[in-house]
Amino acid sequence: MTPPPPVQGFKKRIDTMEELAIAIGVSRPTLSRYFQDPERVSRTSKERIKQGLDRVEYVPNFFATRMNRKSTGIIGVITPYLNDLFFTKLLEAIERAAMAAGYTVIAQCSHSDTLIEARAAETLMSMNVDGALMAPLGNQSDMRVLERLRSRLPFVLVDSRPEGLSDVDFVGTNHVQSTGLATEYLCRVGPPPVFLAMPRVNFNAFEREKAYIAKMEELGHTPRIIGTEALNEEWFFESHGQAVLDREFAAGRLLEASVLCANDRVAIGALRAAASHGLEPGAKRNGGLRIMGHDDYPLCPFLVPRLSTVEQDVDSIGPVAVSRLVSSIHAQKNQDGQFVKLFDGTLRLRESA
Amino acid sequence: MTPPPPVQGFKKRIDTMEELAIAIGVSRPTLSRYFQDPERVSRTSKERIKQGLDRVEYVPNFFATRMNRKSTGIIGVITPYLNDLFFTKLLEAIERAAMAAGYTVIAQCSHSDTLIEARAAETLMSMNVDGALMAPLGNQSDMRVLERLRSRLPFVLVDSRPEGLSDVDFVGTNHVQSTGLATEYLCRVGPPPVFLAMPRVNFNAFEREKAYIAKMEELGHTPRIIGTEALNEEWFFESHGQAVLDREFAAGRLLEASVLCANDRVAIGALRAAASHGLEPGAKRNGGLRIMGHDDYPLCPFLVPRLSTVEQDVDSIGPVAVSRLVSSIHAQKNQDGQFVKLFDGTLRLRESA
DNA sequence: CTTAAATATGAACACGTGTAAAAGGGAGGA
DNA sequence: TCCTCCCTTTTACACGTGTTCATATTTAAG
Repeated sequence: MTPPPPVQGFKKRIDTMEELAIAIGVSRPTLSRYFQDPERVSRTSKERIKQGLDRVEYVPNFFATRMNRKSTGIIGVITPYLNDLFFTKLLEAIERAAMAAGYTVIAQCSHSDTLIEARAAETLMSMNVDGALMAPLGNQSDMRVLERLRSRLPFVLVDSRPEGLSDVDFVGTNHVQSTGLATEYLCRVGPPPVFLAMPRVNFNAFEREKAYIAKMEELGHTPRIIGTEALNEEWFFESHGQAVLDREFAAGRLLEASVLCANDRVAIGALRAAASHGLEPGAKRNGGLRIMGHDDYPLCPFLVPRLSTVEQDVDSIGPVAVSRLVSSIHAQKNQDGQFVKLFDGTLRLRESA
Repeated sequence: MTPPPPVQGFKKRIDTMEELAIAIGVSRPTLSRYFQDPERVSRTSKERIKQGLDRVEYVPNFFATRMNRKSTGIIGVITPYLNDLFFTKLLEAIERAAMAAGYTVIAQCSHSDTLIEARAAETLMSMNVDGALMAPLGNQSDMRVLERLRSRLPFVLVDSRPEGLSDVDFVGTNHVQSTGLATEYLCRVGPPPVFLAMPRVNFNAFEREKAYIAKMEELGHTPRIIGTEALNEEWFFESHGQAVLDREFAAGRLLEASVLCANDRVAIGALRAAASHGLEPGAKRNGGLRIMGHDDYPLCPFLVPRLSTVEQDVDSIGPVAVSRLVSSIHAQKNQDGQFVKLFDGTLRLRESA
């Protein structure tokens, strides 16, 4: 009938450094130094503390430690959306780089909501993070929020760069180059492509459209963009791509066209629409339909047909953004000028185009 | 030549409540109460503070506030992996539910590394989170870490439940039911399925295998599992599924089989392998090959062919886990018994089976 | 207008740890 | 043995805000 004694390990639980100091027999400041860097105490103390910690359950209070340090050792990251493998790859690259640089990462997600984005920024500022990385929601972002972050702490924008914001560091993809590359390739191997736009959730949507138009005109072709009407501005990219092309194919249009999609998720919807109409993008024997994406979404090599696309160099964007942020942190002065790094895209040719 | 004056808003920046109290003309404790709940000060003070805050830039220090409250208002979440839409959906559901309940979420990712998982747990404990939610890495997780979390704070496991851990709350899917449902369906409409295993990254892998075997035997069929040899225990599910079926098809095997995949990402690789061999899963006109997944990955309706699967009720799992955690938090006493909630899966029949 | 009750405020202390300056201790040289 | 120097430890204060309780203020009742 008696409940069994709580198992909770055999170690005595200790809640403060003070108690720990008594239990081990060294002074509290010595412990404080030990936890920041074990080499900062004498060898004898180090051994003594190490052995003491083995017999006791203690974790330093995160808040108390960070409150008094000159530097919190935290990097804040704000991401617009979680259910998108592009952003998860970016976030993973960032977290790995930040961890390697010795920082703790606090990641917040905007869930495609401006208010949540603003609240996340507020949280990061209240935590006195050493610096912040942000992939903004886009034109809907509250620019005053970005402005406050920029003026308050080392701040680097990633992936998408709202206009009307001056002097903000940015690391992302050179969309003029990457989209141009895809456009040029499609023009070379078939009819000049139409551009299947993505919902205007951020500025990359516009940049890629403009880059497509510019390249088309440079090559002497007439640009044509579809999928811009009645855009819901939501992140349902696949169904957007599917719906637009479904309509076209049903009307007998674009059956042998080249279609450059604004990103891979739109292209996945496009592939689906093609299949529904018995079309096989990229297959020579079956008309000239070609579908191409942008980003190199991790699933591209497994799609049917395998999706040709332009790879964004996420594995560079993340680490470079972190490295710039870290150097901004170390330079306590206002950093020199504005830092902008744009990575080229790489053609990934598979089956679909 | 003179650089323009820093724009940084026109508001004076204030760093402590003390300064703010002087600037506004109320006492600091009054401000403290105001920030916790504006209704806790008189209407006159409220107005005064509100107007004062408009003319000044101030954010309360996160660490100082949380350090002294009896409750930090933080829920910690540990996720095993980011580049998987199942977990991002789960995380999003959790974050939304936690936000709605008034909690701040600190999400940490294990990046499929036991050490990182342990460090994340340490971080959460050091932050004195009110409670923690965890989708563990699996059998590789350090059980002592889970045990410590359980004994230290309200703790609910999600998605996958390591064995050998007693009395831990758990919210997830009833894999006996969900996998059984798929197995039964496949048996009903075609030849009894083989089971294409997933890398043993967590206990769900085993649970689904066992559930498949049980259902097959119940129906009087001989179970057969493929894809278990030389499993790399990594999260490259698609290429795993593709490689296994590629090998089978190349040897002329399983060309007209029913294949139940341990999850949708494995199934995506399986679909790819089928396409490479000219097979069209689910298409009546083209033999009897059927491929089915598990989870209802968001891309299923857009695949070619559309992937039939069993949906996990992520939109319930997340919120219910949060709700249990919150009630555990409010019951300062050791909660009654162990809480286990398993949600049934739902058949999502599309084209592939 | 007076008085009691209700409410808002402020002074003082608390939280758990970082850190600068003062005190301590041990080794090496005379 | 004594002194100096250097390194370690300790004392004391700081950080920014929560919280208690005595006091000041407002409100309601008579």
